[in-house]
Amino acid sequence: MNRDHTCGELRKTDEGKHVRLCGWVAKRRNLGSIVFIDLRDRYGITQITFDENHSELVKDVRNEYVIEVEGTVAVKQTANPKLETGEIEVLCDSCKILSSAKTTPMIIADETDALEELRLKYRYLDIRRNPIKDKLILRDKIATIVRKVLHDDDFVEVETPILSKSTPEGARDYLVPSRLYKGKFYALPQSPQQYKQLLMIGGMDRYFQIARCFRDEDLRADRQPEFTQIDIEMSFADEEDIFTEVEKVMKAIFKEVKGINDLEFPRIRYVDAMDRYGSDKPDLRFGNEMVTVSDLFKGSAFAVFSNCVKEGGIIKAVVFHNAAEKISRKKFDELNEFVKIYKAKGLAYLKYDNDEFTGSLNNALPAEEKEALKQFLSLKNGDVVFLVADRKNIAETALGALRKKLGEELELIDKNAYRFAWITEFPMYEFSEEENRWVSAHHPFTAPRDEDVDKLSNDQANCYSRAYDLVINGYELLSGSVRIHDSMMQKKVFDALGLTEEQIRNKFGFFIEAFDYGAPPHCGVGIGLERLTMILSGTDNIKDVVAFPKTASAYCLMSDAPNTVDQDQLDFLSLEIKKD
RNA sequence: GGUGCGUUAGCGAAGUUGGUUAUCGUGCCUCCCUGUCACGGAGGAGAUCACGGGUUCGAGUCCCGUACGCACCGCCA
Repeated sequence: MNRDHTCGELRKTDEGKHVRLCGWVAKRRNLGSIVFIDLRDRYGITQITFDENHSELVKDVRNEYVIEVEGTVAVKQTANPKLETGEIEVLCDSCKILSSAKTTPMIIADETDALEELRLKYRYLDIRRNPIKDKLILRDKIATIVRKVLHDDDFVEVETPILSKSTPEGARDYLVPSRLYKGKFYALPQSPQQYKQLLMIGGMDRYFQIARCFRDEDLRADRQPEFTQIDIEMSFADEEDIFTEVEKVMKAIFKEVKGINDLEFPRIRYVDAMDRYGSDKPDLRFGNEMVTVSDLFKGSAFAVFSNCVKEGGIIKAVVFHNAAEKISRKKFDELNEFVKIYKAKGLAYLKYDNDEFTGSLNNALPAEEKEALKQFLSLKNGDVVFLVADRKNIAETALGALRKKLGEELELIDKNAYRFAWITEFPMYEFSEEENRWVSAHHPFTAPRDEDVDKLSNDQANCYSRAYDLVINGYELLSGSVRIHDSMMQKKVFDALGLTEEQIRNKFGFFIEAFDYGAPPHCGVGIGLERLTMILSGTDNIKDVVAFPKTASAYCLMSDAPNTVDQDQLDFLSLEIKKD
């Protein structure tokens, strides 16, 4: 055994003990004949002191050397309140270098040093620092709580294949060529969706898995190509059962990690979320709900507004109190550009301050229309109202994005708040312009609302599903649905998606067949473990909660993956790389 | 696929309307120092200014392209 204590555990009460510690040299302070070393491991930092008789021992020791020291615990003359071990030091009488280290490309002790790019290249060094280390430990803690709560409720953890079958609907698959079956491919799972439903048919009525998932799509600050889903499925259950179980898991996590006991889980229908927040993952930590004001401007003298309504568009408004002084002309121009990112034609605004109107709409609108708007929105001095007139989904999305942006910039968000909401009754389908057909909004195994069953294949636009998301603070934390367990219903959905008999048999044959042998009603969710860890650790960067993440172009700066392979390997797989 | 921003010693940054020897902090090396804990003091080394092209008497600075990084839109059943 190298050590008998970690660098984080010694206290005043250990005074006089002879101890052996191991760790990395975080800092060396050489005062002449006395030398101090901060020795670091993942548990903390302990000061090792070398007096005049022992300073020779550390003559050659540099930062990030791995050393083993022995010595006596002593109480410091003056404590360092910044360290948990700050009241003691170890008076060293023996020091062994276990490993030397070159000058590191970043300073480990300075947690703000180095840009993300460098930190990714030397990820193992970044993991020595608290910000990443703490998040990895938190992630483990969350997974442990999840396992405990679910096991206590009779859920069984089952591992499903990583080498699986490509699914036509949904995200792009990562593919793995088969050696034994020339020209054939495994696909890495986008989620264990079909397997877990088959587990339900297998009678494994309460299943969960902490499952790796893979999607070959472009990345974002909260999206990696491989990620982990806390995947749960229950038989003989509906929305109420799964909501209760998920809320139980969340309550346990937030209680243990944050000491929070008063979580609420309101429910908002998808259409209402879009109407009020312009997002299916609304941030409920602040108000500023959007309002539809189309009726006020049906016959507006301002042609942009009246024409918009005439053409079936919508006018959405959002009010920010006490913002009049904060929104300059320049700022407004920036916001006007911002909404264009979301395809909106433009942003209009009206300030009401000192009992008069100013802003881009002031001259465009006649006095009575401004007054009507003021009445309708109960405008007070200092208010700024932003309006977008456009097609419904564009107006909602663009103004919703503006609401979120200004909520952040005007500091309306309580950073310590955690506001959940179940978003329910998502659309069953959405129209893909690209493919010129209806595609599943969630996935094709999602059950429709009972009242929409007859719309399944002839009124896709107005067909809503029993899919739900749990959102928190503007993030989609999980997605799930009540599944179809009736093969006739499943067939109808495939029909509506325009899949041919042959495509269905080829892609989902084994899955469909299973439903002919007795399928229980079932539902489930997939919780994004990284998102949950992000929210609980207060970062908005998913890379911070992944041990070895990829860059925005899905590249690993540390290992240089993906990379070329030997010709031999290609030959085994009967693969040839096309020349450009 | 698209848009925006960025790339300057090991690291983090500054660099004005284009103008002589590219600045600061930190880390690194050497020396001094017995109570530091962001130790202090003195000295030193360390830069193809991402890469390629262009404009110019002259480019870190302006223009075009490429690569990489970040964020966003599309995409993510």
